[in-house]
Amino acid sequence: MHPLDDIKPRWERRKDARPQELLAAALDLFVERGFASTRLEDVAKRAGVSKGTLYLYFTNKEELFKAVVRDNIVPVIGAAEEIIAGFDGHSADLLRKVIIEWWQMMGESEASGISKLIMAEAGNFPDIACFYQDEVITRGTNMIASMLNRAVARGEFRPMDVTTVTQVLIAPMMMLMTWKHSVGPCEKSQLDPIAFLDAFLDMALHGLLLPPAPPA
Amino acid sequence: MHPLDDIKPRWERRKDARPQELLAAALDLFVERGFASTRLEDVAKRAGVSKGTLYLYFTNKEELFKAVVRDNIVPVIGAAEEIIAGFDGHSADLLRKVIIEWWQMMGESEASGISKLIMAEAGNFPDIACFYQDEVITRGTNMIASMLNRAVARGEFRPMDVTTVTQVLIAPMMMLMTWKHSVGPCEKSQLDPIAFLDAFLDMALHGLLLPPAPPA
Amino acid sequence: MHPLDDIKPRWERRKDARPQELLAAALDLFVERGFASTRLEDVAKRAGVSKGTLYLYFTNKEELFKAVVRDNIVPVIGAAEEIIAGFDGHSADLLRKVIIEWWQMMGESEASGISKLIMAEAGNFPDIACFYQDEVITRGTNMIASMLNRAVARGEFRPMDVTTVTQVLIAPMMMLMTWKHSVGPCEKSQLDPIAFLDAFLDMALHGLLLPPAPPA
Amino acid sequence: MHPLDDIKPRWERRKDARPQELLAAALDLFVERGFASTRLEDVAKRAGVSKGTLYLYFTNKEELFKAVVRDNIVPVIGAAEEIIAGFDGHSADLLRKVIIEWWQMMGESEASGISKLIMAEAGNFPDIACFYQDEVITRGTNMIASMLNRAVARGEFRPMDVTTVTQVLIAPMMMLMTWKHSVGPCEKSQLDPIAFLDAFLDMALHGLLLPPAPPA
DNA sequence: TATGAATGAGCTTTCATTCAT
DNA sequence: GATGAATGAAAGCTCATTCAT
Repeated sequence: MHPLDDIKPRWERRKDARPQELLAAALDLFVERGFASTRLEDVAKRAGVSKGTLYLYFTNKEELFKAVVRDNIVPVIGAAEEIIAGFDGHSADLLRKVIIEWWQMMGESEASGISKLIMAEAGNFPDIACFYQDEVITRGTNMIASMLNRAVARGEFRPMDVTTVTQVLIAPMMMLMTWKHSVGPCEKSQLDPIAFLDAFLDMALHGLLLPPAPPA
Repeated sequence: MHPLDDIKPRWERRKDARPQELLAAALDLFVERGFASTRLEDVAKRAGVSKGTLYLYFTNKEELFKAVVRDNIVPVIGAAEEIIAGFDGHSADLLRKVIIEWWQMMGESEASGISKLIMAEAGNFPDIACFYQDEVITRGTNMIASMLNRAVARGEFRPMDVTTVTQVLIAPMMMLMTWKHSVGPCEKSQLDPIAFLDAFLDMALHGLLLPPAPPA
Repeated sequence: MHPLDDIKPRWERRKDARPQELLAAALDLFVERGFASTRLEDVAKRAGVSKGTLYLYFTNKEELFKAVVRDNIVPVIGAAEEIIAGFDGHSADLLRKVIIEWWQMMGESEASGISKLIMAEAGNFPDIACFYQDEVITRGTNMIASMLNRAVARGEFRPMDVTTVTQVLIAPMMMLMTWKHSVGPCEKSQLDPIAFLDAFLDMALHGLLLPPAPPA
Repeated sequence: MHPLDDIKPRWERRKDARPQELLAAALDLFVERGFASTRLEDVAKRAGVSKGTLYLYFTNKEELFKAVVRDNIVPVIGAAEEIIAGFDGHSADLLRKVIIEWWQMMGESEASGISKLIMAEAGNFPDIACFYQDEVITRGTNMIASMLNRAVARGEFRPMDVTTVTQVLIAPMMMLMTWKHSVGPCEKSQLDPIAFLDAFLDMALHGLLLPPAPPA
């Protein structure tokens, strides 16, 4: 296709872009202030539109919130799943890679705010919490579990209760996200995420790795 | 002091009790609905007083919230510290005991709601978040760190970077509290806290324990 | 009871009076502007209170509207029924009296606005319309019908289809109320209610009266 | 003019049709929901055009409303007047015919909704009310009055106060229209328009007819 | 002409806070 | 101290109206 074929009048391009601009603005404010304290007028203003425009794209505040969650969760999950699919080395390296890259993608971006958001607002939006459970926790859990099964099958990790170990491996990631958006900003709070994850991985691998067969 | 000196007419004792009744009611509702969605009228009603009375004891909603947090954090910390002080066995047993009992006291009681509350509202109350950091996280961290130092000193755990390992040991506890008050109530969410903690402790101790010195 | 026993502090008396003050204000404005065009702030202002106060007594605009209707309909019906109960003369005089007094009580007061209100808003409040049908139309119809039955029983009116004649007798009353609140205020509109009712009654009685028995 | 001169390309003919389609849609919705509750977007949608198009033909909502009223009133009046002009029998039959046919044309069609509309919204549109008074009530009144004068002149009805009797004859028609669009739809509401009009006419003619001259 | 995205004034409703009693 | 009626700012949401295309 000729590159110019895609050019649309500025005005119409905006129409297509609007929902994304609004979702981006809403993500920022929801993460920063929480659901209740975010005023829709501020979301609109940050997106450069008026209050009424927001309602052309989202039925109400709750639907906007849900859209923000959905819009930011799906890509994160997909990305993480791809990392695993294409890996072909030792499972210990894979685990390290997945967890460290997860933090770089999710934790260091604003996406981590989504998780914190869900933790915080779950009580007021049970369906969102369950949606998150299904779409993120379950898929993420399956992803980690598949790594562990692979490792055991390849004789790289000891046999184990995969389900529970999976939950154990997820814990530090949840902690990092929660920490980042709560006490993290406090002066006295001192936590180096990468060092923390390294230490955790060292400890975990120590317990998971099958010791090399002793020389005969 | 003569025991009867402490006796006051009932209505005066009630005066002292009022704030506690209000704090208890507020704790329940804040945990259940979050800060913004909790109406002071409901707090007052649950405490059996009128809305106006609430303002005799707390300047405004924000101060009530802070009082709730402070009131519920202090005892939790103290209780955890006492567990350690009086223990005299192997450090591995101590670690197990502290973590399991912590969950039974904190996690299974409403006190865990306080932590969730702080995570959720930290953005709106930075000073509360820092207060929590100072009074809970730091003290809790010191507590765990002292256990680790004791263990290393007694030749029970390997030498280690105590600060980071401490943070690693805290992670599953934070995860449990967050989980309990967010996706925990979802149908599909399946997590047995005790089994989870056991698995974590197994893995951790595996990495921490100094292998017994080989016979010469 | 001693007359002074009833005296309450001004402030508390107001509390009891509030709903009535609000209903009166709402009646005025609803009749004048219709349901949708009436702003609750104006209702409150006319009652001398703030917007919020209104919500202490009525759940929302719709409930206020329903309360206005109920509050103004019941007494009207009762009053009309009493007129009949205590009458003891010729049925023709009773019919005249009931209809003329009805206009003086209902039509010339603001209560007639209620009927107009219901006609106007019936589409938006089907339950109100039915409530009106049950409480006013049906009761009013029964009232008129009982007069006609009495008249026939006493040999004063000819035998007739009471149900339909009743509806015929109601028509001019409905017309007057509708007229008063619609085209009545126009310059060119010329209708003298009493003359109109007189003419109608003359015509009706002409058709209803049993001619005196011819001398044998 | 040559018959083909009138042929226009379809799109241009549509241009003329637009206002009619819009007026028809607006009539439906105004009658169904009242002025305030009718959204212009719905009117446009029902007419199959966009919201903006509506504003090409009508300055604003109020003007659309007025156009709807005017557009639907004129033909009604004209039709009723024609009935009389061409009649040549007894005045009693004429009166019956006019009133019954009026209900069949006006009452049973959507046109009756216009009258109800005016009754309901008169307060917000005094000029509409007066327009209705002038164009409908006055003309209708004159029409009925002319029938009565004809009847008296022909010695068919007694001499009477034509003005007031006219108003009396109009009452049941107003009642029927009001009833149809307010409490009519209620379950309990039972009114057979034709039976009602028949009963009214019987009663009225009883009072109006000149008794046949006694045989000499 | 026709469109429909965008606007923003305006309204209902909520609730933290005040204060006369 | 205790009450609860009253307040009014604030926020969500609607919809008549405009205007660039």
